[in-house]
Amino acid sequence: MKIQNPDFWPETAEAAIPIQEQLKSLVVTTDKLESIQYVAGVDVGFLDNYTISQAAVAVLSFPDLQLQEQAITQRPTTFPYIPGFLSFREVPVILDALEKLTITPNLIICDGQGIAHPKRFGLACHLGVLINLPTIGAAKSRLIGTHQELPAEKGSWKPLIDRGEVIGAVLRSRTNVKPLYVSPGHRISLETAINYVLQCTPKYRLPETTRWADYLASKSNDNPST
DNA sequence: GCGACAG
DNA sequence: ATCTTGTCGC
Repeated sequence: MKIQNPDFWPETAEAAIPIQEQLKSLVVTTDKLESIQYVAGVDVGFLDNYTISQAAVAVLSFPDLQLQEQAITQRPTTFPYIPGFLSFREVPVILDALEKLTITPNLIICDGQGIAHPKRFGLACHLGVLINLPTIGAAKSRLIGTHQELPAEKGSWKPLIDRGEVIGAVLRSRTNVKPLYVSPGHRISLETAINYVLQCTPKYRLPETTRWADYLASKSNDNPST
């Protein structure tokens, strides 16, 4: 898919702040999606002592969740890990990978937060706004927010609250297993995001999209074929 | 000032 | 994120 990766990426939090403030106003948290035929998962890993960032994208058919296409790219790591600024570290290489796709997904599930972020501009929002596609933030752990106790059964969820605002949901994707932190990234509502995450999680804790991306990002090095 | 802190 | 084998529990 055609993507225009910004020609300037900040390398410090100080330089990233104005960009965050400018782009967060473009985030849409209402449903603006097409019928979903393809869902993609993205994940970033690191090589050579974190000096190289590697992104993997997996496109699955929906709702049957069968792998349709994959792409992997690498580029030098230029931004440190700073809570609240993860997108500036991972989005550049993710855009490189998305550019290699021949299929344009209708929805992307990200490994990180959406609006469940101190500035309401997590990784999923940043990516969604730059490519103008619906995105969901499905993180494995919490960045900010509080919530009530969550029942152990799959499908149960509680709103994630920060400063009196609902910023996402803590979702039990599998019975008796640690929950997922789901929040809108771009062009999707929280309710719809929860619904799609559950539909992409038929068996394990993580969505099939994320599991495929994780798998590809790690093993593709010595076994490019399988 | 202290503690928390996506990946 | 990443380094890494087996092991306990549903």
